[in-house]
Amino acid sequence: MDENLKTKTKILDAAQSLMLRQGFGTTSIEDICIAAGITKGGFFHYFKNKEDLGKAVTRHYWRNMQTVWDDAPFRKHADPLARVLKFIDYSVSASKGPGLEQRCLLGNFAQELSDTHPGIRSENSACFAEWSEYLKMDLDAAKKKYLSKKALDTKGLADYVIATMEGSLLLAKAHQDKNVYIKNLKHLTRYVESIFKKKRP
Amino acid sequence: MDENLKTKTKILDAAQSLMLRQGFGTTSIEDICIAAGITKGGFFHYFKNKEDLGKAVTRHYWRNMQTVWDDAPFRKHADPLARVLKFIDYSVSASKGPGLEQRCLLGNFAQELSDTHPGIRSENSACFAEWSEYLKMDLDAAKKKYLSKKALDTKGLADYVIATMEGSLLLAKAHQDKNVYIKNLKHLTRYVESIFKKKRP
DNA sequence: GCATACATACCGACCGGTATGTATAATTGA
DNA sequence: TCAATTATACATACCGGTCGGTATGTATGC
Repeated sequence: MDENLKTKTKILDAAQSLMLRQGFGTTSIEDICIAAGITKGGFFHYFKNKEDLGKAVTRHYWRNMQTVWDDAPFRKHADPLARVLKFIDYSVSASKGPGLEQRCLLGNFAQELSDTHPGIRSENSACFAEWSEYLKMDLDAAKKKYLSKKALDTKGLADYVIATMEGSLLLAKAHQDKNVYIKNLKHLTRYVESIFKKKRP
Repeated sequence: MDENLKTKTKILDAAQSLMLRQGFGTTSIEDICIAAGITKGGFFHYFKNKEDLGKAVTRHYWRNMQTVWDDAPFRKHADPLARVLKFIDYSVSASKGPGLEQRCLLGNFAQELSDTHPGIRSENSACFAEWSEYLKMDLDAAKKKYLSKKALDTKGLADYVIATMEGSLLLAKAHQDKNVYIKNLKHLTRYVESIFKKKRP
């Protein structure tokens, strides 16, 4: 592992990776310590308990996604609608990889922990809200450009996009079939296009 | 509790109810036994281990949903497209109740257990497939009626409906806000309508 | 000499699963 | 027909392992 990484970051990376595969409850603190190359004493130096870690991992994961997306090619499009549609395309391409790309920690945690860990849930909710806001900015610009007069609840549409992506990941996971995800996102793309009544570039 | 119920059914009902709130991992066998009014000895007489229970609860839940849906008013519509759209409406109405109606055990288990419990995952996948088939039958009829010549992957559309509903439940859970679910399903309804190019009855 | 950043050792609670006991119902056989 | 046998349907008690968390020690840098 990278020796220059701060220990706390190593813990967060290890926890994120393990929890993406196994979920929160199934991942023990000891497993995380082993993966991060430290011991329990070190762990509890940085996190006061497992829930604390859960919140931090949620935030850590979300920050990672943001930086990845900000550097991704779909961000370079001048047209705001293209940025949204290419974002969906990008998620599909990423999902074709062999790794953990067809997972989302936010979705996992939302299902597993919302009822039992209120602190993690609210952190999770905040990240989802930021994601929604992220999409809404482009949707607002697209609305201004293509639908200047018409009414459109861009926040609601952003939430719909997120929910559909999460649900498609969930169903693909249940069926162990990435194609479910890919096909569903084609439907989603078609729907967003139909709202803006514009063929894709 | 109803004394006439078979013990096995009581266990399944108790497990379903508890797991709908807390998830699979967080629900202990002892909790289930207490809720069902038996002891561990009784439990292990009917289920050989917890994974066995998980599979049975999945099937039990899905059978419940089927019978509830078969008796629901949306089934009475003669028009197949109306049956699909009213099914979505029905899910929205049901979600407005105060109980556990805005949950889906299949979705919960898919997220929590797909990676760690292959047996439960495959049972879960089978139930999702039956749900998809359930929708597909009406979509096929609607396709025949309204789109006789055009191509439409009804299985894919059925999966999309399911995924969107599950994702919307997930997001609503994260935000603790039923309106997310309601608003999302309005989008879904509009999309299905747009495919069949027909205003709702 | 004092805070920071860890390591070591251990505790107590919980939980899945087993081993075993027992009351009752079903089956069998003379 | 009815005692003898057996299978069913549970209850009781307990074990072994895991895991979150704590208490404490120690090396290093400031």
